[in-house]
Amino acid sequence: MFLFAYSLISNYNIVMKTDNTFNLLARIHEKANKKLISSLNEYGITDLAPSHGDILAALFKKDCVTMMSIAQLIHRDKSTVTQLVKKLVKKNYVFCKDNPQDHRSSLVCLTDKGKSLKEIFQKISRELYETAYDGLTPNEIANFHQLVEKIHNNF
Amino acid sequence: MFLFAYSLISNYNIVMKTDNTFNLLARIHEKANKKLISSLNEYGITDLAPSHGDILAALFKKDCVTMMSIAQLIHRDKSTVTQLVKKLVKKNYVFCKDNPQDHRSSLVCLTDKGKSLKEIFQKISRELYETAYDGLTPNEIANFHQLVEKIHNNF
DNA sequence: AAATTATAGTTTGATATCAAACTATTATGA
DNA sequence: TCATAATAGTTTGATATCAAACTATAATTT
Repeated sequence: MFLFAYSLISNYNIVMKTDNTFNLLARIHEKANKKLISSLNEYGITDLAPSHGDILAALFKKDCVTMMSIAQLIHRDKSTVTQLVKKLVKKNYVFCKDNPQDHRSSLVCLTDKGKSLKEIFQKISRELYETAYDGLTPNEIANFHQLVEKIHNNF
Repeated sequence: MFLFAYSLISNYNIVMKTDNTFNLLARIHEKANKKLISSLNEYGITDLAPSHGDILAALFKKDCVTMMSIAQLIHRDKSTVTQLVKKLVKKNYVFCKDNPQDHRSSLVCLTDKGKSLKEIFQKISRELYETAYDGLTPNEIANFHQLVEKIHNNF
């Protein structure tokens, strides 16, 4: 799933003939995601969707966590995570082991193959931000971030 | 589809321990979409997804257009639009008529039921922006918009 | 201790989405 | 004019996603 569907929001705004900012946000998001997938493909990684990447990125930060934890970290539904992890296991990016503390759950851990993606992810992310922020001053970037935070906290 | 999947982008940034701005964008988008769907439900409209709303909003602006046109306006694939319009027809929000200028296509037009949604959409959109921009000065809003435009144009 | 409630993860069902392949129509080139 | 290429929309297939229902385990209450 790409990040921004061209949203209901955006077209509401077109109707209003007012602010189309959220429209642009949607576009940014979709373009960025496309760029990410495209970059991954260049590195020969063609079997991952954005949410798979989210899981891997979460595991880079903290390896061996429960599905529940992953679901919360990537803001996905439990059942979605089940399927996502299933594919990652199949592709040998992660494996699951028993959770001694709670037998209802297992711990999802990176394989060596999974771990080897970390640097690639970092490169791709850096490139993305370089693209996004090209031509923006550090002040503008900081300001953008602050505004995004404020808006985020309004919901 | 909700607007922002919690994206690959966001977690790349977590890995980098740097900017999580795109992470927040994703969150904003998802929250906004949830609010929109929730608002629609309050008005008794429970059978529309965001992309359906995008189509309706596009038709509010210009009624009776081709599927191709809709696909371009809402940034969706042709095959997606086929299915989306099919549902809107079934729910009697739109109808299709022959396009005398090109017999490969038909014109998608709003029904009266569809047209009656315009005010509701406007109200909902206004409420959304009021929420999003609560506590922001007009200057901040304008600034945000400019920055969003710059970033959008970088892709 | 036993009964009840809550929870982790899975399964099932429905849906939006894209890509590929296809068909009928249109546009272009020879 | 006829042949070829392009295009609008549809169908098919695959996938990510959420919600509801479910089961086994854990937590809480009786």
